[in-house]
Amino acid sequence: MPKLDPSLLSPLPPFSRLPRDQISQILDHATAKRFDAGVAIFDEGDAADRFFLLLDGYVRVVRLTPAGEQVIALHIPSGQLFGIAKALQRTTYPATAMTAVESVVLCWPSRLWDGFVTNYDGFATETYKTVGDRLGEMHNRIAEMATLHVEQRIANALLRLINQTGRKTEHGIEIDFPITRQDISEMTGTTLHTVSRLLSAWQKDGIVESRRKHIVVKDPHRLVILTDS
Amino acid sequence: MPKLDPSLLSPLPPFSRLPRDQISQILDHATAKRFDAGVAIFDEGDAADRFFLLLDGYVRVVRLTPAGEQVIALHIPSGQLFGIAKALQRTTYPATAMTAVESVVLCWPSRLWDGFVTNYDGFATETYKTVGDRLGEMHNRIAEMATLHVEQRIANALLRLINQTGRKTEHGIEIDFPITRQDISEMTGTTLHTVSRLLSAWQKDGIVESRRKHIVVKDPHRLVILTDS
DNA sequence: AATTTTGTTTGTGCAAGATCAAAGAACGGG
DNA sequence: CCCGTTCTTTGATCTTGCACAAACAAAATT
Repeated sequence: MPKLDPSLLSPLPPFSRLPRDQISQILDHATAKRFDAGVAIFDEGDAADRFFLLLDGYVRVVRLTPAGEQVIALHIPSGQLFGIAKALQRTTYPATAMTAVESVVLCWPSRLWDGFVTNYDGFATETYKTVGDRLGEMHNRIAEMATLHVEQRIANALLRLINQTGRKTEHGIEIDFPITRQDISEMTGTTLHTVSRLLSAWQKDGIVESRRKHIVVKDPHRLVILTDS
Repeated sequence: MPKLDPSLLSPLPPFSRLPRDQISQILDHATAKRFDAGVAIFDEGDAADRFFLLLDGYVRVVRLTPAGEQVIALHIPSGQLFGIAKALQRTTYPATAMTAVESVVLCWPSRLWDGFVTNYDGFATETYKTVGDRLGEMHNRIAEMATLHVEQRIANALLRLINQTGRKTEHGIEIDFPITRQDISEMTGTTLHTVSRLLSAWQKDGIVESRRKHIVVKDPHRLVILTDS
């Protein structure tokens, strides 16, 4: 195992106030792992014996319904912790984490969690903040699904994606990881057919441009307008 | 202000392992308040300067959409903490809390939160557990809204309600606080018209029985069946 | 280069449920 | 007891978006 460099963690909020030697300690307990795109890092129901930090890539938190349909609950951008079931006193993961692209994660055994919380200043604070943010996001999504129409939900989903992962190009803002219409349908609770139709229509109107697994938003403002009408 | 009795808190998980004198201390900082049915205890966006324990009654966590529609996100049964924005590092409440019936709450200033967490054993653990449970519940609701039909969602909502607040009667299990079809529609993301039609049909089939603001589930098992079909 | 797999587009018919409209029933306060 | 308010029911109509189906296109595999 190559020695990991403290500079990996020092820019990240939960560790940002820690001295170099403490970060080195933390890294000594971590193992780095690489995952191919589209594989499960852990599955719903597994014993939650590890927690993770996404160093690079992109991870989706996914849930399978009894009928076997997937629902995408959350997107984890790199730099965030995930799988922190221990923080909420869970013994088992409540959902599956899948890589959207090739990804690199650090992982620690869950039994170290309590030590992290007590020993490292700001760690608990920052992680509970992200829990709070996620809870708020889910709040939003429930309200959205309850009141908005498919078109508005898809517009919202695209806006959220370009805010999180948008990369500016000459033609507009591009979602910088591969995403299929199926994925978008799983985020918005509709079918891939409907998503496809809608994106086609928007492309005709010059709002977006898409190739296979690839979406560029040319006119975000028009999407915002679709959001509340 | 009449002296509050420690026996109020001692059966509740966050305080259950604490000695009597510590509970007395905690109560010395609390103020009890009574609220009429249907009023807001705090509003979305208010500064989160207090946290609450529901002693008696029933509270709904509600969110207003930009278009002015209400969405009911959560139900708080008595005995639970709520408005604990501080635990997730929020300075402002992310939703509105409304009483469903006349209710009694204890409230503490948020600045005491950190002291509670560090001084009282098990307090942090138990409260983060309920946060985890709520997050899990919201997870479920998102998946539900994304994949299930109105009929199934309403069946689920009723089942959840009778599990939380069911009171057994000779005719079946009764939801023991007043609930309108409008309420149910706000929990399930549909219209009160659809809820009304569906309840009427179920009443005809002998699954439920309802009067104004009042629902008795006569045959929970048939509801479970509706859930996955 | 041929073949399979995976992702996308598009058309058509249909059904679930939203919307509009109106009236009836239960309750609460004067 | 009456009246206004709130809650519920029911019918008629209309829209949305789902199901099914078939074809196409791009990538991956051989």
